[in-house]
Amino acid sequence: MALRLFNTLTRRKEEFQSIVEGKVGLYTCGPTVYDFAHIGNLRAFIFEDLLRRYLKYSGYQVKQVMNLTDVDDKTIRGSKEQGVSLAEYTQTYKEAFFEDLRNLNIEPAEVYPAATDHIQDMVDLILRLRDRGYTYEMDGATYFRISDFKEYGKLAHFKIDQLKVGARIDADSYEKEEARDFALWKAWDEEDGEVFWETELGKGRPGWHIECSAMSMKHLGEQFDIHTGGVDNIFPHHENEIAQSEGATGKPWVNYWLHCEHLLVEGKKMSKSEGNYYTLKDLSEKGYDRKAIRYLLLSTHYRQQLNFTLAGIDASRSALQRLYDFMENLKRVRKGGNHPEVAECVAETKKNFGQAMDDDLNISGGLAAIFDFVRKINILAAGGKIARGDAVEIVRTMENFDTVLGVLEYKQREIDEDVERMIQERHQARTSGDWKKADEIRDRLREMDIILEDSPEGTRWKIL
RNA sequence: GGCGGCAUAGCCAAGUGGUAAGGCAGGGGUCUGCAAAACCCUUAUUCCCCGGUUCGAGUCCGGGUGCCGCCUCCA
Repeated sequence: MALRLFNTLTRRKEEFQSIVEGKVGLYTCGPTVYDFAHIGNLRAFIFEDLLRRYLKYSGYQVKQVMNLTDVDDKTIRGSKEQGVSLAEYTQTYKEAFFEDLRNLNIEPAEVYPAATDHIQDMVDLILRLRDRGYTYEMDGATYFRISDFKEYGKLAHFKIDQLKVGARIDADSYEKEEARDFALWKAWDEEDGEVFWETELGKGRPGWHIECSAMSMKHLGEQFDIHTGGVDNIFPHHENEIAQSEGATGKPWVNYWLHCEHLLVEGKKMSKSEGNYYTLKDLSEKGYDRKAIRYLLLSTHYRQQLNFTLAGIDASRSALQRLYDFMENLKRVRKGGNHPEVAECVAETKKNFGQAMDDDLNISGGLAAIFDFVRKINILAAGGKIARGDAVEIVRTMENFDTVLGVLEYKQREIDEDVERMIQERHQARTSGDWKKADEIRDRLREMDIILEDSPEGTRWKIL
C-alpha cells in the first residue's frame, strides 16, 4: 500500500515519496488573525489535521509549520479602528484561533511562526531575490517582476499572457511596471501608522506572500514535501510563493501541493449578509456539539465542495452516537476468552481503511470501512461471540482509527444527585411493577437528554 | 473573454468499463413490561438530459442543461 495524493501542480494523483525517508515536512497556510475563524476556515484546518494525522498513522514523523499572518492591510485597519496596537489587536484573534483548534480536537502543529517575528528572514529573502535580478524598486517599495520567472503560472495552470487585467487591479494604488507584479516589500504610508520596520529595503512592511516563503524555508528547509491551503490560495498566493522561493534558491521548492475546496452553507455561498456565516462559537451557542461539527467537516472529501447544514450537524451527531454506543457496549463485555472471527474482521477493516485513505484521503471509504466493522462486530455480539479479549482488541482498533479521525474521545458527563435519585426511584417503581411511574420518570429524564436503557444486567444511562 | 470543478435515493456521500459502498432520516419485524441499544427485512431496475463507442457505460467520447470556483491579497 502506498499513499497517493492529488498534486495541484500536476493535476493528478501521485504516489507520495518524502524527501527524507520516514519524515514529512508540511507547511499549512494559517490564519490572518484579523477576525474569528469561520467554518470555512475551520474546514481547511480540519483537512490539514486529517492529512497530518493520516501521515502519522502511516508511520511518518511529521513536522508541520502553520503561519500566523499578523501584519497585513486587514490587521492594520482593524487595529486602527479599535485604537489598539497591532500586537494587541492580533493577540485576541491568535488566542481565539488556538481555542478553536482545541475545541475541534485539531492536533497542534510543531511550529506556529508569526510574520512579525520573521521580518529579517523576509528581508534576507528579498535581498537574495534582488541579487538574482528578480526585483525592482519603485517609490520605496520592492516588487517581484513575474516576467523574469519563466515558470510563473505552473501551479494555477495559467499562462502569464492569459491573465486578464481586471478592475480589481485598481484596488492596489502602488505604481508598478506591470499590474501583475506583486509587492515583496511595501513602503510605509500614513495609513500604516505605527506599523513599520526600518530595514535595508527601507521603511515599510512585508508583502503578504513573502512570509510563507521565508518562514517555511526557515523551519522546513529550502525544499520540503507538502504545502497546503484552500483552493483560493492557488492563485495568486501560492503561485507567488513559488516564484519567490524558487527564484531565490534556483531549485524546486515544494513537491506536493494540496488544496481543499470551499464549503457552502445551506447550499449557498457563505456570507455575512446571507446570515449563513458561522463561527464555532455561534454554533456552540446554538447547542451544536463540537465533535459533530468536526465529524461533519471531516466526512466529506477535501477536494469536494461541502454543503454545511445545521441538519447535517444533527445527522453527524447521530452517526457519532452509533460509534459511542458501540464503544460503550464493548466496555461492558465480561465473558472471558476470544474468537478468531474478530481478528479476521480487524485485519480486513484495517486493510480497507488503509486502502481508502491511501487513495488521496478517501474519507468516505475510510468511514465506510469503520461502519462495516461496527455492524459486523455487532452481529457477532448479538450472537454471543464477543468476549473480553475480543472487546479489548476491538476497542484498541477503534482507538487506532481515531488517531486519524479524532472524533471518538468523548467525556461521559457525570449525573448529579437529583438524577441519581430519579433513577433509583424509577428502579423502585419498576420492581414493584409501577410501569406508569417508571415511564414517567424515564420521559422526564429524556427531556433532560438523559437516556435510560434497561438490560438484564440493570439500568444504564447515557447523556446525549 | 480565458481556465477549471461538480451533478448518484428524502438528505449527506463513495464508486479501477463488468451489473449501485457507507452514514442520517423513513417503513416493517425480533428482543423488551413498554422503551432504548442491537440485529433482520425494506427504501435508486438506475446514476441531470440527448446522442455515440462497447458484448457491456454511473464510469469513456461528443453535444446540451444546471450549479460552483479562479483570473492580484477571500480557507
